[in-house]
Amino acid sequence: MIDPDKEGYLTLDNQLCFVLYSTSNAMSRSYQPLLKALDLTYLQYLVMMVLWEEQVINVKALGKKLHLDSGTLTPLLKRLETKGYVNRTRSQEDERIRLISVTEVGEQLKEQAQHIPEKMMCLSKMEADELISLKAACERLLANLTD
Amino acid sequence: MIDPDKEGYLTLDNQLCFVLYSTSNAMSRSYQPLLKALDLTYLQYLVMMVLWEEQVINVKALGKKLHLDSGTLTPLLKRLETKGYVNRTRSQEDERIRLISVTEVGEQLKEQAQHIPEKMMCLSKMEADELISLKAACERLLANLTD
DNA sequence: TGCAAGTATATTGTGTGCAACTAAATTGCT
DNA sequence: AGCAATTTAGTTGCACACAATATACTTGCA
Repeated sequence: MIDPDKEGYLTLDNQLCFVLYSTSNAMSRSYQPLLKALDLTYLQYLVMMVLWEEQVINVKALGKKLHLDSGTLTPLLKRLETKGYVNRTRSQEDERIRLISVTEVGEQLKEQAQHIPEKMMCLSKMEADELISLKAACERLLANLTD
Repeated sequence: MIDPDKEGYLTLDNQLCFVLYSTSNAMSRSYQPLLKALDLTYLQYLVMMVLWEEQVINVKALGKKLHLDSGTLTPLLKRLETKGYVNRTRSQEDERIRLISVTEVGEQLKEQAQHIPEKMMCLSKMEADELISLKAACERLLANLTD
């Protein structure tokens, strides 16, 4: 990680990227059982969290928040629509814009999701301050990679 | 992040999981252009890194190192075989075991990959010690989530 | 020795990610 | 007003992730 010329620099265990990738996958796997009762995948849960905050949002703004594009979001939103958690309507002023809104049923899911963050913090077995500093470091890295 | 009863606790921006997920995706996207010349995807690059270290490994051991299962690895390894980067043979002693070894061509890729970690560190725009502590925090979290 | 239990990999099906492309509506400029 | 450039979503194709299942081989034990 420090010296590019060092022997073994190009080694799996030396790569931050790999640890980040594995941890993110592990996190998603850990969420899966908690989300089963809500019939949501991990990404669908992230989308619902945005909708619980915003009520109505278009695909572009949603993609910007989640760092994802329409190729990922369009089919996902159709699946959420099929489940009855969201509505997909078009803006009256601009027909290009697809407005995503949360349904009554989708809104009710929020109640059931209320204790998920707590449970995950528990599963992480880490102190709050350590999680916060990890989050801050990731945010800095993310910002640097995406500008 | 701290107080489960706090208003807005169940909010996208409060979730470590989301930042981790976005950062991991962003990292993968950042690698893609660097890996284009090697005709490798990000995950294929991780697999090749293991093979540059090990020369020969079976699918189970590879999966353990990468925290992935055969459902992900088998098709990926077939693609690497098609590219001519690895061989997929069976163990003589135990016919169930698939032995993956790196080819001459695959070995040569290592030369071209030599400067990728350096370039990524540069893209991250972060100090080495900060990257190291981020890596350590992720490792702790990963270990906690996977035992 | 024979066969149940266990192990290693492969297959199938669903759901992401993302690049490249298409379609349709809007905006801006002359 | 008219049309090119832009914007917003959607589509397509490929490569992951991963749960569930299938297949083939090996081991252990009665």
